[in-house]
Amino acid sequence: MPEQNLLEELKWRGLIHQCTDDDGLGELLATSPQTVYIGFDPTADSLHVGSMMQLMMLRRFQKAGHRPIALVGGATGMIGDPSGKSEERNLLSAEQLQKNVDGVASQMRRFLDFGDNESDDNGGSSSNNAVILNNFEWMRGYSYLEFLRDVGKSFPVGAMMGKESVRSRLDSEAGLSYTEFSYMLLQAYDFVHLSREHGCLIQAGGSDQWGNITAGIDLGRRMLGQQLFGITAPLLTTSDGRKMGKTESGAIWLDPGRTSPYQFYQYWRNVDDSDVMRCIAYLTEIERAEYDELDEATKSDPGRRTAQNRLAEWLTDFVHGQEGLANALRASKMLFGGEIGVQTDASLSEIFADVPSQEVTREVLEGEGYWIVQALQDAKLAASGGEARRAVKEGGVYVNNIRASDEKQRLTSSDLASETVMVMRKGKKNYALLRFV
RNA sequence: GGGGGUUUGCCCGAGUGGUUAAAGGGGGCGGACUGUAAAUCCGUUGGCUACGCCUACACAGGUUCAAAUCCUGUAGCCCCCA
Repeated sequence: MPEQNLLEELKWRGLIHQCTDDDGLGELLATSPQTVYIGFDPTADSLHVGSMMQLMMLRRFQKAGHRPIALVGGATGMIGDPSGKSEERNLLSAEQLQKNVDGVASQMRRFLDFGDNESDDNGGSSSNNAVILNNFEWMRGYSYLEFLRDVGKSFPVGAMMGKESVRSRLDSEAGLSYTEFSYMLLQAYDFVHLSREHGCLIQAGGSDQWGNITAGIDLGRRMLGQQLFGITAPLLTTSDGRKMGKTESGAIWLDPGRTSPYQFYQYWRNVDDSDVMRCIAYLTEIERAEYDELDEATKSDPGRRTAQNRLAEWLTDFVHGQEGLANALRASKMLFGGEIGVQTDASLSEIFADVPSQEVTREVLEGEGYWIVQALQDAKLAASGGEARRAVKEGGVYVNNIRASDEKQRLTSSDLASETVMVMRKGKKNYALLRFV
């Protein structure tokens, strides 16, 4: 039986931005298990934190007893959603798209129970197992003529022109191609298809999807005489309006190969005080009582960063597992000034997985030793000898986290932190490994 | 087409023919403080195994014992006259 308080839960978490029919939806969700869908754009072979909110949304529905459909847009991805984009998108190749669909699908297993991984909460199969569908499956055989007759006919251009996503692009210099203009029809049709074939009456999404969702609802009414529902969540933005999950060096990915657990953990640890509670509400399953405690802690003692730590730990554990979290914590401790002591090559490689390393021939350690100024340059921590000398003079250089203050210092094999590695650092957090081979 | 002005280090911006690797500010980088923050404060900011040497003030030449500073030409920008 579906849980009564799903909407309550979504409400206190601030996850309801707009909803086509609060009362109707509430009733629907209360009476019987429903099927909900959210679309995902396969623009890369990994999801990033931007999609996490949507996946968590599906997860919340599933936990309340409903059946989630994660729709991967193999077809729509070929077209490109103009919503929120200021420029025409480049089209992806079919092969790339397939690769992306596969990558994204495998990551979704972390979030949803497909009935095939025993370990998850529901264990074994049940009626509300999640499904991943690819709209390419039903779009690829659909002929243009048929589509125009079936779908296009029920699409008043006037209504389309009224959509924010279309209007803003028409007014802009970039304009809007016919292809992107048609995107809305595809997504709208997805909804109709899912309701007809899978009994899916609810589409969720980010607030930027409102136009596409309502288009689907209209189409459902016209084509099927069926009432469909839509619900959108706010976008996860920082207090100064930028999208969360982006750094100077790019997006934060869920794939550990793209964004290491350490970087992932650090990202959340460093969230602004003003954003952290929203992140907890939107992205985690931390309960109301603890949420309130964390909120209180942030207000009364922001310096402890209690909420940030909790957020980072929760998410890292959720996405990268116990081991990923343990690594991230260990690396964090050491990278922020902890003693390095005696290590092995293997453990150092793990802890400093994100740190760039350079190879140097082992011979330099012999005889006179390896001049620290040279070492800094070889490690790429200084662009010139002058810069390296300066850094040492200023007290900003550390070998294995021990400050080196003599610019004449020579390094020998006794300065190795492990069999072959030396940990160089300039400033607070610029690390580089030197491997002596 | 003619006349005048301007061109400085990552950016802005001072600059007297010699002690100017070039004031000041911004930015960057270190350090202190701190919450792995913000603000603040301090130091530093051409290269070189370096109490010295080399290369630098649009570019190329020239005058001087000596030039970023004077002269000539070239290029970029700006203004005025036709």
